[in-house]
Amino acid sequence: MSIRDVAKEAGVSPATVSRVLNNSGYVHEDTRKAVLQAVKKLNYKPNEVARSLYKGKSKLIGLVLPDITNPFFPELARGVEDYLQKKGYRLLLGNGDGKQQKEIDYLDTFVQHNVVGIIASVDNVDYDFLSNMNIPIVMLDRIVKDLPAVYSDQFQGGSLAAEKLLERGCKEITLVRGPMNIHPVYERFQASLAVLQEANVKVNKIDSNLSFNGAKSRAKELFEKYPDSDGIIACNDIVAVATLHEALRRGRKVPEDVQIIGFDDISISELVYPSLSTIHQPIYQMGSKAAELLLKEIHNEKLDSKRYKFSCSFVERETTKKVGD
Amino acid sequence: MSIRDVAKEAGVSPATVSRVLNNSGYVHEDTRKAVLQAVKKLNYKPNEVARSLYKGKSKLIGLVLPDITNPFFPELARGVEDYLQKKGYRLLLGNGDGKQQKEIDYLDTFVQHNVVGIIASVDNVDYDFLSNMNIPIVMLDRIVKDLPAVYSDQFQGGSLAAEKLLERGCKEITLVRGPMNIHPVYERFQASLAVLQEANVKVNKIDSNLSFNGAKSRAKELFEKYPDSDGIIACNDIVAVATLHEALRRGRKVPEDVQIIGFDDISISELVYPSLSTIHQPIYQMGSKAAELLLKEIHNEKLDSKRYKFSCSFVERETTKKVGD
DNA sequence: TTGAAAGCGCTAACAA
DNA sequence: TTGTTAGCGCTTTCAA
Repeated sequence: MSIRDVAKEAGVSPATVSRVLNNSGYVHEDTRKAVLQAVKKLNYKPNEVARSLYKGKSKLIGLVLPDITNPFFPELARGVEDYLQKKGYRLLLGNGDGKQQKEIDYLDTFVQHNVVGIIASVDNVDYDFLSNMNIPIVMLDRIVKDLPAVYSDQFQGGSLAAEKLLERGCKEITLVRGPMNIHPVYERFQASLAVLQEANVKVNKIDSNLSFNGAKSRAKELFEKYPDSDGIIACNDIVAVATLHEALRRGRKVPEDVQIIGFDDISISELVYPSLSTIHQPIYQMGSKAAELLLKEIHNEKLDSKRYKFSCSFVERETTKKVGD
Repeated sequence: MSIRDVAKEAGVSPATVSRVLNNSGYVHEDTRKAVLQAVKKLNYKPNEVARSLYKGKSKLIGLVLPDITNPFFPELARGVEDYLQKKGYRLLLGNGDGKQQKEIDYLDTFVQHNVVGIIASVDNVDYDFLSNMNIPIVMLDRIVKDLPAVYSDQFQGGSLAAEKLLERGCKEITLVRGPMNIHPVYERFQASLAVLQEANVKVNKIDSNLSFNGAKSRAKELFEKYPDSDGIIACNDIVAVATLHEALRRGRKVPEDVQIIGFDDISISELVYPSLSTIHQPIYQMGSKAAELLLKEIHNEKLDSKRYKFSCSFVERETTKKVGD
């Protein structure tokens, strides 16, 4: 069923139907009514594909995320989606899995589908590729040169984590370091490290990936290699929870024997027992801000700035010792 | 840049380029090479929108989920996405939030975008609407009349939960019941209830929604109203974890004083302390099976059955007492 | 105020 | 083996 059927039903030309539907050009009130009635009667819904083809642009936005299965990203995606949905845009979603091939594949096919903009949280696509796509783009939780980006202040967050542990009397702090090619993970690590090196404490490092399972085995290793750690900064909440779990298994008291700080403040951290102290990022807001920025770009509105940086905050729960304040 | 540019570059007609790209009709080997070279040189990528318009179908699949923020669904979405991605399809995603208006909105706009099939996990759209869309559809984790559906055996799962608690000696069991309009939640509740009523135990019920925060307050209520519960069956893992958390806060020993069983086996349940015993659903496989079924439908392959039912299993962790076996 | 016609980029039928 | 043409459903000149 097409615009022609509606035109026929209303006794007008397709052009007129189009005008009514798009509120463009002059239409006599009576014709308008007739058209609307026909639309209703036939339950006509315009074909967005034809629209997209003619106009050269759609109501589609592409979103590439590392992995929707990692609890950080659904929250981010939701922020994006809610904003776009309200503005009448739909979301094309892909999981890049940190693999360049997949990331590029999605980026390319999104463009082939006439998406009108892209929000990308990718780790392996370079500036040249991204800017050669010639399409509005906003990096999310990632930074690539001077491309518009929305993110949280990892430097501040990383410093905060270290300061809080220092304030709480830790003397031997172990950093569980995530993959260094992931920009925010790298930054938060460096920031913590810098603060700790200024202080009079022992600092250990151990590597981990960001997944539940990976972190579990690294947590075991952590307690074997650095049994005297009295403070742990994990690269994210998942890793922190895995570490916490392992600490308890080994009979370490948290926070009495070991204090643990995570990163992100995903919803799990509140539900764990003892609940996890962590560096909060406004995840949902980041997503929705990215969507907002992207739509502004698309509509050629002025951006105050191409960057939007949220601050992090320390959420104290039960894996750190309260200090008087 | 269009197929005409490639044609020009290769010194042939657009039709020939199309033939090469689609491996259809006869093309001389030399021309084929010339075309491929031109494609490469210009880095040409066909416009999927134009294809979609001409063919009346796309490489797009629509997925409507209740809420990607609920940890059950990312896993499901990932199963769907991975399968589709491998087959060259892309995903249009929407969160229905259990609201009819949003669910319908997404369904409608997906069709307007020429999606070639839909996977739906919706609670408020009826059979007539769904079947009138005239598009291949697979219900996921939901059942609507005789529409193709992929789900886990909630009846079996619910029974299992009750049986396990009975085996482990519980005498007063409280069921935390989720929203009864969500089909699988309803079924698992009924199944547990049926088993318990056959047994010689006291049964309590308390209502909750499925969210982290909702469950927290209901957990408090649970322990006030039914302080003697020695067994709890929660409607899902999130609710179970919230309940567990609250039990520990109140100094109840788990599983010594209270045993708790969740539902779903989302990844969180393994990371909680003590880790959560739960009814496992093969979430990822459900997603990928739904995608498989949908593509079969789309390609008019015979379906052995329009329904695909997975079984559930009991995953025993630390919130139930081990029994000798 | 309305309609006819062209064209977005592609593919398929038909002709050459 | 290849090219010409029409048309998918829509919007937008342009003419009436």
